[in-house]
Amino acid sequence: MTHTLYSAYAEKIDAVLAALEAEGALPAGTNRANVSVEPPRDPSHGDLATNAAMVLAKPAATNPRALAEKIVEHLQRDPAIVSAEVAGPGFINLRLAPETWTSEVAAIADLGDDYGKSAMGKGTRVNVEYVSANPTGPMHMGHCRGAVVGDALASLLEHAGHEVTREYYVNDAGGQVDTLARSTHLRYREALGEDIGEIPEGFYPGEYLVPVGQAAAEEFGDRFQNEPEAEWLPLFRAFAVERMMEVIKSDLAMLGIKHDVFSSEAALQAAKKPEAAEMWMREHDLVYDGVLEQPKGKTLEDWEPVELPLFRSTKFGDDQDRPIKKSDGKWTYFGADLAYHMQKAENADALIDIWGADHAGTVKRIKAAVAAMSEGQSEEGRKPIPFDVKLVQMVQLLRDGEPAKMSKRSGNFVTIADMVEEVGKDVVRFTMLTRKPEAQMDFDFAKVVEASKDNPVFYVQYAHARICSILRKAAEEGIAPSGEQLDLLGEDELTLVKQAAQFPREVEAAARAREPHRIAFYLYDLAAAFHAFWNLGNDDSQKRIIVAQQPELSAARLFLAVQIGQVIRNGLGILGVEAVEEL
RNA sequence: GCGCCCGUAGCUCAGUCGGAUAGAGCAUCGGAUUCCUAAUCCGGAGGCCACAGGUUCGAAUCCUGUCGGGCGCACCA
Repeated sequence: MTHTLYSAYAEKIDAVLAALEAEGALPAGTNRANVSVEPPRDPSHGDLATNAAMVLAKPAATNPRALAEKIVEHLQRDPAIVSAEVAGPGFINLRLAPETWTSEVAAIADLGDDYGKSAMGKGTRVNVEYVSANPTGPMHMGHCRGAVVGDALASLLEHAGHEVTREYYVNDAGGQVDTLARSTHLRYREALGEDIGEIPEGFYPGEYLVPVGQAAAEEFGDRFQNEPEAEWLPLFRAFAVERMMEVIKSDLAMLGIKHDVFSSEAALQAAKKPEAAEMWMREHDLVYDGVLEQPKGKTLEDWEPVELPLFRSTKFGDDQDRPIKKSDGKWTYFGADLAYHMQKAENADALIDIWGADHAGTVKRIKAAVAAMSEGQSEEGRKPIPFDVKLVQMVQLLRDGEPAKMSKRSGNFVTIADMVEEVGKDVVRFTMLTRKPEAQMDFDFAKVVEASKDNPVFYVQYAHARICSILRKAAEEGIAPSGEQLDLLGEDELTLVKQAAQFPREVEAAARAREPHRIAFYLYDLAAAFHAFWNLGNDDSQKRIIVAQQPELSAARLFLAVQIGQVIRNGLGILGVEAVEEL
């Protein structure tokens, strides 16, 4: 059952509008889709505001304020609405009875960890694919943002009532894994005592392959030391990929990320999925044999026209049709990816990919492919698959203001492991989640380490720690939180409750927009409201949470504090950040 | 040349399917602690929301164009 106080009032207002239609004050069948019910930005305006009169004045052939008066007249009959006033150009501001808010506190207590969960998603299955870093080395900071955003989005969608699969696509079939295998073989020879000198061009130079070479030496002895490449390449490829995936999984674990499914591109190809996809596409005239034009704006010396199997992505707004196979007969990345998305669609009602902005150029073609597939399949009686690609913009990595390289080729990069060890998982996650993902961000390693003490994550965690602290203190004094007399709570407390009561609404809005960063900002605001409430006690000891002479009031305030802590914990849970008990 | 993303306070960023006087943090200036954690709070100063048009009761938000920054534009991955 979806619990949001705001949706309950949206229904009440809708009922009033329906009544006005029945009375003839509004024309029958008026479109009410644009009517909003939300808390006003300025709390002094009231608890709730609706724009109904302004939106509907035109169809009602009247002016907004006159219509507003009629709506207000109806709303005032509701005992839970203390006041309803027309303001400004025709807003209607409502104030709700204190009991509405105190019962919300009780609702938080009843629902506990479930407060904020929603049935909005109706249990539909969403597949979220994120990270999917190539298995050729440890994870670096370039992967971090997509990893954290994807993971938080997955939790957010779960809270909003979806059944979520967290998936990682392992690109273990392209040329880059051959390079990995060769680089590993080099380190293997090194481990067997050869002097390999400088790592030559075209090999991965990173130190992280040294232990992989040693492991290979233990595994294979000197069997492949002087053998031709054909003898060992597939074996070393599988061996190295498996080790790299262990490294990546352990890096992800440091960030608190765990995927449900790892899909291998090599396995996909071995199962002939791309062939099946191609056949289906050809049957539907979506793939044909053709020749690409020379790319514009770029001169390629060795360009020559070749006939390749092309997907008709121009039919879906792409600049150019895209090859699914290379001239050597192997699948392109896109060809395999297309089959991969068909596979994912078999077990999901919606697909979401989280990609780095450097792949923005390929969004159109994959969206085109999924749209084509979806369209074709819905003609065959299957449900179309909504598909969304969320682009996470680049993180510009700086070291003391200077751009830092982060390529695996050079081996010089800031790894996620380094970062987490330095500042902690919570700082890394919160930093990545306190900005919208489609804006670029700078990430200065030195600055973040230095400024980690000022990180907003501690502000939120401190609020939670304070709540835990006050409970310890109360226990010492023999006062237990109690929801028995919440009517003792006054204006100051209700201000805090109103902030907390936004949480379920915020979860739904964030999930609908697929923007987990909204939860981070919401928690910051809630923490601010709590800190402000706490500090009232510094000016006036009667406003402290524990007031020795007033045990009932103290018990009610403690109960409130516990519920605020609950909401903070639930929110941090979505973001994958710890709610600490002490700071 | 083309495509995608961004442009809001000195800096880093929020801004609810378009809503009332555009908000935080940092930095800066001034205050608050004999007492529940001062990693906190309260206040001051700081804005042509890049620019120009358009859409409408209403635009930081939507549309068009210009300028500026980033990313991409192989049969790579």
